Amino acid sequence: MIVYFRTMRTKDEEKRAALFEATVKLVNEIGFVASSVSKIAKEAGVSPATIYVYYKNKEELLVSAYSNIKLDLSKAVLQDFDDTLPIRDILKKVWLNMFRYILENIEYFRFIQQFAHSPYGSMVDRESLEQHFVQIRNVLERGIEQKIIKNVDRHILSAFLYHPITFLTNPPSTREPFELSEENIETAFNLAWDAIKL
Amino acid sequence: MIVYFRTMRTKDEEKRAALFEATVKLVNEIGFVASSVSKIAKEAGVSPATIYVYYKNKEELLVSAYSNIKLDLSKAVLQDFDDTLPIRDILKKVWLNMFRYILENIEYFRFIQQFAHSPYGSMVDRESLEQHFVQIRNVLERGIEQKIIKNVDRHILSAFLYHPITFLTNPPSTREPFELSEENIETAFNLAWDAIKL
Amino acid sequence: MIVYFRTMRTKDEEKRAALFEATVKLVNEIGFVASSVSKIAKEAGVSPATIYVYYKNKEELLVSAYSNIKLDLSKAVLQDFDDTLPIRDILKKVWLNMFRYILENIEYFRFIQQFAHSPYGSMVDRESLEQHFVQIRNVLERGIEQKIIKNVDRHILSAFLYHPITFLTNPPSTREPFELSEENIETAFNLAWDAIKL
Amino acid sequence: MIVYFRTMRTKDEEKRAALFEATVKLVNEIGFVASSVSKIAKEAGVSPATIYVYYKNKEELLVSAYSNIKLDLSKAVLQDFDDTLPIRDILKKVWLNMFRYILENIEYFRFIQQFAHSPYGSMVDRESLEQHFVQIRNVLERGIEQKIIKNVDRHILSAFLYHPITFLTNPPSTREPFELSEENIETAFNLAWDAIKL
DNA sequence: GATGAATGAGTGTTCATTCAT
DNA sequence: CATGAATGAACACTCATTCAT
Repeated sequence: MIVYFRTMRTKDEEKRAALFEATVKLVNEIGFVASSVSKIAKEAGVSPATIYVYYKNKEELLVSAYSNIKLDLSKAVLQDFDDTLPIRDILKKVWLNMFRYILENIEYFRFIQQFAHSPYGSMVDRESLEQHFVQIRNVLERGIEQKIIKNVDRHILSAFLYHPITFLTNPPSTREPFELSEENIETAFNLAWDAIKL
Repeated sequence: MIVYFRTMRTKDEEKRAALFEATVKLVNEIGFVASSVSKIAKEAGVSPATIYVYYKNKEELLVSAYSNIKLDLSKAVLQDFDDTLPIRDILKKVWLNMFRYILENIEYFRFIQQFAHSPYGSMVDRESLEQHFVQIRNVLERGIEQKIIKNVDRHILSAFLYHPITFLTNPPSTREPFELSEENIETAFNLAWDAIKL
Repeated sequence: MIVYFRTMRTKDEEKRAALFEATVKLVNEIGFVASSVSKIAKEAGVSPATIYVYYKNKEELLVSAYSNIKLDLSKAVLQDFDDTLPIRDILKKVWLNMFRYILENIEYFRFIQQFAHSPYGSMVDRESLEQHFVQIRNVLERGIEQKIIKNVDRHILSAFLYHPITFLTNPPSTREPFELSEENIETAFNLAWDAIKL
Repeated sequence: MIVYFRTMRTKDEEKRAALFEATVKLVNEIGFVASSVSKIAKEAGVSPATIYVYYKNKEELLVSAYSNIKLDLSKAVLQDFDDTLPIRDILKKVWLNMFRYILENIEYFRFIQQFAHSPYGSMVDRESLEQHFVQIRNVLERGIEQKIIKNVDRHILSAFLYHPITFLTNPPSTREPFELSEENIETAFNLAWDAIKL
């Protein structure tokens, strides 16, 4: 009985995984708009109708892919999170974790970037996703209390602490491309820290 | 003869302008994906076929709108540009110009933001557009030579000097919205300057 | 052995009944066209595939439901049928039986009405069903012989004796709705009788 | 200029007419449910997309066909309507007009019959269509006042005066088919009159 | 130059039915 | 017997673009 059950589930999860990977791959290759249900199905090696066995509709397929990656990212970013370290060290750890994840999962990262700017971007429950990052927010608050970090609007802090990352990992293609070397990543963090520190 | 010719050209340009405004308006109202050729035509008060008199195809219509705004933006940003001022003052002037333009032309700005993340985003000739900002780049180079600005990869400087703007003008909708007050804009520049200054 | 067999049959018949009720309910709620196999299965609490254990295909499921109700209706209509009464009394009894059945089983009646106008309407074996009403036909024949009822084409008699019922139980929704009161039903029979009597 | 205009209009109306005829024909041949947009388009010799040049959606195409026929029918029914004749003669004229129209336009009539029982049946503005028959309703009211016609619920009168027609023109296919002869039609009217007269 | 009409190619989605278990 | 998974075929509809005028 259990064997039978497992067989079913395995097959199930294999298709789910195939659909997830196909979705990410296609969005990276041809963009969000061109990634139609039938193309995703073909990429995953299933019939378009099969997608509707696993997801209620296209939106659910895409949002589910987004949520999966976001959760994965949040876990990676908080890896080895140690509340007792100095604030600068905590933020640097988070910063490096983030870059490592992006470098190792550039397709996933490109996907969530594209997702955020797609028509589906506004359909995700932001509140529930951002809760994973509440610990980082607390570190910033502590830094402000301890007069280590500038006491300015939190959006402004975000703009200099996190947002540059999305630019540096997706720079406009110019003649001289940007190299995501260890050194550059460290340097960039120094600028971020200089921006927010008191 | 000339008068007749001019009348024609005027009519011409009126339609071009109508199409430009219709494009921007629609993209802002219903998004890039939903902005079809026929909807833009209807909004501009012309036939869909007329669009193909003025533009080779949809791509050209959208890219042209993007280029127009980019040019407009670059002019606004370089207003009162004075090479003789201290470097910090020059950059602050540019920064404030940028924010003022965005606040006064939020529709145009939203359009180029959406455009950059659309399938057409990669189809624009970046090189020719970025040339408008060559003066600013020169200021940065001078600052580096004078040991005023950190000598790091130029992409990193951009990431902290300009990119935070796009985040601050389009922050993810959270419970506490961000106010683009004069004070916040000045504060944000301070962070940008702290990031890049030596 | 017999007990075991009966248990199986019982379970069998429970599912058949569940499918029958689900079919009628759905058709009444969402209409014939929207009543898909999978929706009927869900309503009955079984898998879509199970339906094909009991019925060859969708058509058989629907035709079977139709036949069931038709049989039920014919029994109700012939209740207390007494050949010895005067012809008018016999027909009135049938008329009242019919209305009572409809009032008490409006869902069943609506189903056969919808069925008759569906693509499946022409797929039923009329001959075998109409045989239940042969006794009534005989009464009419007798009435004609006895010069009590007009000797006209039998379709014409039906048109005035039975068909008005389907109209009165499903009148087009107008401002003033029709009330199926005892009085109205009796009155309507008077008109029917006046139409066919010599 | 006028010639050009007319050429456009002619072509236009030819396609509209082709779509109307194709719709009626298909619904009569394969039924309402099976009459898909693409099949109607093929029957009319146009692309499915062309239908959407003339009608907002499928519903509009079908409702428009229904309304057209209903209007046509109402005109035919009221032909030579003469208020000064005896009430019986007026109603008989209407009755005969109706049958003649049905006989000559059996496809149109079948279409509106099917339409009424389709999912689109409830989407038409009944009130505005029934207004064509207000004159007939007035005749009935006059007959009641003059003690010529039974003073019963108006739905009951309709059930015996008009509804038998739909049965007689669409009798269930039995061994002995019903012949819509002049004689039968006159006979049927006699029954209708006997039903409603005082 | 300007346009309404027309369309092939595509969209997301549901369907009745079959298959493997 | 019972079923969840799977699918080819169809659905209504929209699109960017071309054509005849």
